[in-house]
Amino acid sequence: MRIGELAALAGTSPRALRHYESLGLLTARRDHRGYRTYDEADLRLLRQIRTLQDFGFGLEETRPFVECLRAGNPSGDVCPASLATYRAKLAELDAVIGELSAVRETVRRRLGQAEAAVATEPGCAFSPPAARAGPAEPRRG
Amino acid sequence: MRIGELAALAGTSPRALRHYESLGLLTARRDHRGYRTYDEADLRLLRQIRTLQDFGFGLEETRPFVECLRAGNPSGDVCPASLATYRAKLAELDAVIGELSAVRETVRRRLGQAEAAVATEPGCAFSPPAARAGPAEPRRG
DNA sequence: GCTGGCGTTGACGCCGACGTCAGGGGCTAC
DNA sequence: GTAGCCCCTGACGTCGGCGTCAACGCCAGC
Repeated sequence: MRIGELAALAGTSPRALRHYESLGLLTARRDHRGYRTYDEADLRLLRQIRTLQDFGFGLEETRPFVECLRAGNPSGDVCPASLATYRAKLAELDAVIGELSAVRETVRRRLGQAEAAVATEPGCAFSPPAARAGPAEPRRG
Repeated sequence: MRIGELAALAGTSPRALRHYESLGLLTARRDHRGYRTYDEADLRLLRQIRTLQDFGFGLEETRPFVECLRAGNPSGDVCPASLATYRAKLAELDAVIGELSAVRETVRRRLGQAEAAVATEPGCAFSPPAARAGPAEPRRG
């Protein structure tokens, strides 16, 4: 199959697949026109990559799994390097969740204090136009 | 005081302060040489910004707090927009923590399954060089 | 006068995972 | 023949929060 079809099957874009190829994940054969062609094994590989991405793995972190699959294993996560990556990610998740939880408590406390302060003495000189909050992560930590 | 001193007092860099100024947070007076000069109020402002950054607020999200302080309030978090930003961040933190916890469970389960599979049939064709895990966040969530 | 340390502005670099554009080819259908 | 869709490569844009470099000015001390 060609790149567009594979991308659609995996719920991603041709551009993403070319990107993976540029990183050495997901190599492709070429047909007589120079078009990339893929098979079922490539689809499995790609699905592995995408699944791990959904878990927050960076592309480099998917490499052990990809190589494990390429090595002929039925699953990409049975190789030592894959297991190590899983464990590292778990530790990282624990750390991040811990930090975020601590931050959440602090912010909650601060919000409570500010609300109390406003209740006792509602002294805000004026209220500027509303602000929006986007995704972010704690820093320096 | 000048930019280097203020930066040191707040544990950051002159470059960062110029960046904040370029965003309209933290304005500066100028002395006869064109050097930026700051006072205690600016230090409080800067501390507010840095504290929020530690909580994972983006610079734009600190704006309501900064404007609240500038409006003469003793604290930057008593204005409606600040409270709203706090609440939005709390909701965001809850969402992120929830997602990460779900991901953690999934990864933990997968790791367990992979370990079990290796135990019953240790068939990894070879083990590629170890990989490192850096910070990341789940995608498409 | 020269060095060193602080300041100034402007501009590019970085990270990750692509999006998007430019400029071209190949093939099919009408 | 031409419109439309898919493909190709190469290269720059995005987002945030600065780091870092270039090229310069100002002042103190030796």
